[in-house]
Amino acid sequence: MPSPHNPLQNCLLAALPADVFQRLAPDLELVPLKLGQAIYESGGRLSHVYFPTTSIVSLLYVLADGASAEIAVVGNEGILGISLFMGGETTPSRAVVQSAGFAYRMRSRLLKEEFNRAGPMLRLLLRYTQALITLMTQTAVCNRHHTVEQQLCRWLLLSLDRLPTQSIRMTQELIANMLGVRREGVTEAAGKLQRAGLISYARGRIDVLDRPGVEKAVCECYGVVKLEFDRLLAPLPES
Amino acid sequence: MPSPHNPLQNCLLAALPADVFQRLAPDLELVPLKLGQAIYESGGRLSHVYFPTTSIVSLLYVLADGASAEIAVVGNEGILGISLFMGGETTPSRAVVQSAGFAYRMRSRLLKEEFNRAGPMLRLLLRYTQALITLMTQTAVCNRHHTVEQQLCRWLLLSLDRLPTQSIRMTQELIANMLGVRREGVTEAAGKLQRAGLISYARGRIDVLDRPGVEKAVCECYGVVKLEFDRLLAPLPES
DNA sequence: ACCCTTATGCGGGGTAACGCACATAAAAAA
DNA sequence: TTTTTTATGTGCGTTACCCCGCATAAGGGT
Repeated sequence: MPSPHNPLQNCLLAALPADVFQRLAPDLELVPLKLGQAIYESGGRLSHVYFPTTSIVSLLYVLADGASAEIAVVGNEGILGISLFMGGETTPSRAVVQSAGFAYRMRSRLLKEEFNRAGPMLRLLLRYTQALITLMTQTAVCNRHHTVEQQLCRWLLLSLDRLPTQSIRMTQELIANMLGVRREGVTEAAGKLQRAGLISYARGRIDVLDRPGVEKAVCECYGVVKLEFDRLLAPLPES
Repeated sequence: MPSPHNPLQNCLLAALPADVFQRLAPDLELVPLKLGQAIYESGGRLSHVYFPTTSIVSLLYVLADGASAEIAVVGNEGILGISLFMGGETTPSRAVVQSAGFAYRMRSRLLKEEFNRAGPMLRLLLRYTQALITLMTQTAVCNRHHTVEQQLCRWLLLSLDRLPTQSIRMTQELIANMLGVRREGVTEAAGKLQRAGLISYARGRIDVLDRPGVEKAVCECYGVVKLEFDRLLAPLPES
């Protein structure tokens, strides 16, 4: 019986040409990611990069006073550790597991070597990075102009897109940390969505009952990001 | 008498090894950038990339309802058009001239060719892009957690860092557009700073009188960004 | 069964920022 | 000059969100 885990569950790894993938495959190591685990800390060096398959990881920025905000989210469509190949080695943000699951990791040195071949891996990672930039900037705009309810919808949809189920295991408290708002604000917004029949939740679990309904309640930010990911991570062009 | 304009006024161009710069120099074209001019529009293709020398350009995101927010600012430390080499060709944001001045522009194809040599230009541009990512994410966090006054200070300091003078030509109305707040909010914050003797302003002109004072009033976001730019754009390492 | 930790519900008071309307004053245009 | 446009000042009611405290209830562990 084959393992239910496969590196190709990660879109980036799956998008690599077969010869590149074969070169890297021996070094890919399956690791479980536990809820709340910090993959890397602000300013820390990266020994590995991670390709999530069934897990979701949030990039969080934590202010000096403890307040925080999610600046991006990475699931099976992406990679953790872009600062490695961008040249900076570190970033001023934390990466925290938002949904437990698995990821394949690879030693930083190997990824860097493959990146420096300036072949498909480089092009793929840069396109992904651009999609990530769109996600980050849209988060900035959303933080400025949209209500907690709209942001919650955006967050739910972004999470759902990275999960095989319609159910998210996450407390309102943690969601509040990510959105950078109060827990009560999330309670209120979630209550409203539940009364409208769009979601159903209880103690650390949220089920999206009516996804089209949530898509109607969300701000334009979600659509912009989704479109950009689809566009940029579509089958790799020649160039 | 030599022209007062020189491509090396742009930090990125200045950081290139002499041989690379010589290869590109013939294609660098000096262009004036007028206040309010759009260098590129959301989703538009880029025929050129721009290296500002004495101008400042804002990257703005405009929502469907007309509300807007600045997501980054580019001056003589940077380049406009990163989506070109990142592989996406377009971005969902606008680039608007915030402070009139000059820039050198280069045909996109040439930059791409140089980038694809996978040499110093690639490393330099990727490091710059990472610094830009830090600026964008810090903007997201700042939007969420800090007051208009703090954000105004951040904006003033970021602008000042990219100008040779202590004086900024810009109306409160336009600053409000950038920060994504009401004009009255900027009036109030600016009035407070003026009463405190930190700045002095009148009809489209702001003078920073006491920069250390403004640095005390700003949130941590400014320092984080500044540090990261200094770190990443320091003399190019070998790698 | 029991506790006890943890997740959610709820209310009251406070504040930053919004939207709007309008006053004033400086520049630009006539 | 006069007129018009543009930039800034100001007040007022409204709203979304914050901060704090506490009530309630659902799980998990023993």
